[in-house]
This record gives sequence, structure tokens and C-alpha cells, in this order.
Amino acid sequence: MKNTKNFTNLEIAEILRDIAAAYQLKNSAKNKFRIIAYERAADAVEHSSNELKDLWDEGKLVDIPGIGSSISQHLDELFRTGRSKHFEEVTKGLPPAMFELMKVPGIGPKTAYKLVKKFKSEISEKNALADLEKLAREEKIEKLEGFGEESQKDILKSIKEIKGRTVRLILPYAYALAEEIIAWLKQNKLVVRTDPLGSLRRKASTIGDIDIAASFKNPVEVINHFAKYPKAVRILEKGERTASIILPGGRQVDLMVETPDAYGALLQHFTGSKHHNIALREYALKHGLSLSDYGIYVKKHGKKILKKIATEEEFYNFIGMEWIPPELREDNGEIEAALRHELPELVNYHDIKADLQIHSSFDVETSHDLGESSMEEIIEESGKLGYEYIAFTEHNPSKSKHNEKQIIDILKRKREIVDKLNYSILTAFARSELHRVKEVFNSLEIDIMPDGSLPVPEAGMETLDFALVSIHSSFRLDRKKMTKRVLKALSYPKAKIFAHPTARKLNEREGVELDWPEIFDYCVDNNKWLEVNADPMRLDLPDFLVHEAVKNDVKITLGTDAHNSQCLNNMSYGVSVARRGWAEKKDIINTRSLKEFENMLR
DNA sequence: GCCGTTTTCGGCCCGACTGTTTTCAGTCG
Repeated sequence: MKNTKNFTNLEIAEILRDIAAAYQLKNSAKNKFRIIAYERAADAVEHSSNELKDLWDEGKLVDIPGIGSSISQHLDELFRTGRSKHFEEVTKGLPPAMFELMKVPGIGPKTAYKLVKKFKSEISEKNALADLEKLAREEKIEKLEGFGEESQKDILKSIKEIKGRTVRLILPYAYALAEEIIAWLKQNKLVVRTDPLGSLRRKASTIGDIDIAASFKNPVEVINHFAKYPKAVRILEKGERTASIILPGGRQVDLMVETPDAYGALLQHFTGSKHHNIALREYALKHGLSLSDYGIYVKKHGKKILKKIATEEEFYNFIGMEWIPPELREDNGEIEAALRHELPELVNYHDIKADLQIHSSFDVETSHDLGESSMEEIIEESGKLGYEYIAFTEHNPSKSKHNEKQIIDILKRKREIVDKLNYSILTAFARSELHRVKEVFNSLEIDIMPDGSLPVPEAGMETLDFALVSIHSSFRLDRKKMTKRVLKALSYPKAKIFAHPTARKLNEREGVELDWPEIFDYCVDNNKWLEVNADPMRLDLPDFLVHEAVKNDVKITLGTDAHNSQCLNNMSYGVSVARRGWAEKKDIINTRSLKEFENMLR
């Protein structure tokens, strides 16, 4: 066993960014491209779906695009010994406090260095931010050359904002905020069209800043209207083409405006991701085209001529590829696929014929949370959503409060109720009522015990059509034990679905460690399925693992994990995750008709 | 320092906004 030091991806990214900053201060002209390389490496690490430590364990650091032989050697030393001689050499002579100050938006390497140098004795390493805030309050910064009243004010505001900065927004909340602002923009008759941009449009699980695009008839008017948004606590910047406001809680909202004839280029540019755009522009450059948010520059007689682009389809077609759905734009191979005309036909919301994780209020005497809506209410609502079938998947009856016979009795009772419901559905169909689900499946979400066993006796399992299994305890087992645990649970014949497989909770809890290739293989060999849980706090499997699963032919189920009938509407978030994971209709179990699904259960 | 559909050398995405200047540097996305 190697004695190793643990660094998270975020920590590594910060180190790499600090190195880039250090090079910027030490002969930035000479190191121009080295700086870019380190910044790119930092970006890549931050966005990597794999923990760097794991890749390092497997000797695969250079698999990350942007990390080559040099940086990987330095990182290797870092993981082995906790330090890197080269990194220490590069940052030698630079005050450590400056790297702290760089966390303030608006303060980069040069400004940070200047501040720490000027206020040597006033800015300490440990309390750099607090010290800087004090200096700004005492109005000592505005007196420095190159600074002024405004920049001093900005520093104070920015520090206040990072103090109160909330964690990244979960997707539905960000959408709600964006929709409110879009509604505000649309009140202005000069706005022709608006779209969300950035990670919001790409449907990432969590959102940092909210970006919005608008095409307009009069830019100044639209920008001014945006700046008057009633909930804005301050205007960060306001130009001819873009403006930024801050909402309560420090959340930043950026607006970009453009005329309709060039709107496609703007939409493309600000939807990103940054990595997708960089890869796209590098490809275009090699073919004599230069891409920007204004359009595409084409060389003609040695001159660059701007071609305005009205739609995104036109934009991608112009550089010789298919339009790429926003959810795929992460530089994960989508550009190559678009060039070969081999993009996946992503699953759509209307393909979904069932919700396969729902908790009703039927009391199974579980130790977990019960649903709030009755089975009848849920069936009614599911019918409105157009589903053909659904599954009731309450948590298993608590093991500590029941003996085996009691558990079996409860489950038999539930079986009877579900059978009755199915009978009444049949007779309702005889009366040809529309918008009705055709079949309700009797299922259960069963805890996976730390040893991998399931706390439901055999006779209880017999009452079920199929079962979901999931982890709700002992999240910290090592990878080997955790994998063994899950595989044992999945080996029960009735266990079909591994629900919210990483057990992560966004902004709250990291996922468990599992040997995914082993899980994937087991699922394929034994016809077991992995869930994409559509609960906005979970979105689990995460998109990058969906991509891996789908590549390996693993089948996916979608379930809302709804605990009341309103939450059935969260399905679209699960679909977004599936799409970001390159899933097609064929990859998703509950796009199958009722008949096909029944066959798959056999 | 990284990388490959002009490939192992010689390039490296593109532009907006602000403050403090008096033509630009710094920062950000």
C-alpha cells in the first residue's frame, strides 16, 4: 500500500491555477503559452468526471486532455509526497497571501501581487481576505497608484459577495429564477426572443451564474430594461451588448443581446461549454474559419469577411457538422461524432411511458419517509402525464420494528391493494375513460444492508413484481467492499433496478465509491438496470456515469422518486441527465410499451 | 506545457467591460 496524499480535483485545479498565476508574474511574455497550458489543465481537472487521485492510482493522469508528461510528473510527486519541488520553485519569492486575494472576483494575479507588496505588513497569509477588507474600509486602497475610489468599492462588494455566496444552484431552482427574468424581459416589446444560456441550457445538474440571451430591436432599451429588474440588488456592469446584475444571495445574472440576424452565433457562443467552444474553434481554424460570437470569419482574397449567422443549425452546418444538442456540448467526443454524422438520437421527454420510482402514502411502516399522496391520486396524475404504467416503490417495512411474519403480512396487504387497483383500472377502461394508466406494478425500494443482504424475507419478495435496491446507510465503505455489497444485493432474483446508484446528494454528500466497470458488466450479464433518479437533489446516476453505462450497453430506468403527486413532474430533469449521458430511447427501459416491459420482467 | 483531419514541430480561441488612463492593462467568461 502506497503512502499517499489526498487532493480533491478542486484543490489540484487551484494549485495549477496558482502556478499559471505565478508564471504570469514571472516573465509572462516568455511563458505566454505555458500559462495557457496550466490554465487549461486547471480547467480540465476541475471539470473532470473522474477523481484525479483515482486516475493517478491507475497511472492514467495523461488521459485528461491538457495534462501531458510534464504536469503529470509534478502531480505524481504531489500525490506521492504531498508537495512538488517544481511548483515550489515557480512560486518562490511570491507572497502566499496573493493566492488568497485572487479568490476575490476582479482581483487577478497582477492586482493581488501589487496589493500584497504595497501592504506587506497589513495583509497576513492566514487572514488575507479579512485584512484586505479592513484596508478597503479604511480607504487606504484608493490612494494606491492604479487604484481609485471605484476599484476600492468593487473590492468591498466582491468580498461581501463571496462571503454570502451560496453553493451552486440545483437545476430546477436555477430554471425558476431564469424564467422569472425571461418573463420580465418579455414585458419589453423590443425583445424578439430570449433563451437561457450556459450550463442552464446544457441542463447541467448544478448551475453557477445564470446567463440569458435576447435578440432585440433596440439594444440600449433592452439592456436598460434588464438593469431595472426589480429583484436586482446591484448592477455589476452595463455595456452596449452585455449587462450583469446581482440577485439577493449574491447570484449573478448575465444578459447578452444581439440582432436577430446574428443571434445564432451568440446563442452558440454563450451556451458553451468553454471546452466545447475551444475545441470547435480550433477545428474551424484548421479549416480556414474563425468563429466568434458575432459570426464566422471567412478568408476571401486575404481579407477576413464576417458572415452573420442567424441560427445555431446554420452555425454548425457552416463548419461542416450536424447541429449538436446543448446537453452534449462538453467536448466529450460530440464534435467528432457530429463530423461523422454519428450523433446519438437522444431520448426525449415524450418517449417516457412510465415512472418507475414512486412512493405513495400507503403505510408500509417503513423507517424511511412515506409518500404524501394516495395511490389513487398518483394514478390520476400519472394518467395526465400520459404514462402507460407506473410502479409503487415504497421503502421496505422497517426491519427493527417488525419480525419476518409482520413484514410479509404488510407486503401481502399491499399486494392485495395493488391488485384491486389494477382490477378497477380494467373496469375503468371498459368504460373507456381516457388518460388512464393501464397497469400499476407492485414494487418496493429496498435498503441494501452493509453486508449486501436485503431486509425482506423470501415470502415478502414473492409478493413483488420486481424490486429496486438502494444504499441508505454505510456510505463510506471502501470501493471493494461497496462493490461486493451492491453485487450481492443485485443477485436477488427480484432485484431489477439499482436505484440512485451513487447515493449522492447535490451540495450535501459525495457519492459512494464503486467499481463501475464491474457493476456495468454485472448488469449487462444479468439483465439488471441502473436508475437515473430524477429528484433534483440527486440526479443519480450522474450524467458522466450514464455516458459510461450506455457505452457499455447497460440499460437505464428513469424514476422521479416522487413522494407526492406534484413531484411526478420532475421526470424532465431525469431526461436531461440521460440526454447529457448520450442516452437514446433504446437505452431507457421505461420508453418500452407495457407489453415489452412485462416481457423484460420475465 | 500541450498536442495532432496542414502531426513530432510550431502553432496555441475570441472578445467584452471597467477603471484609470489618455491608449491600455487587467480580468473574466
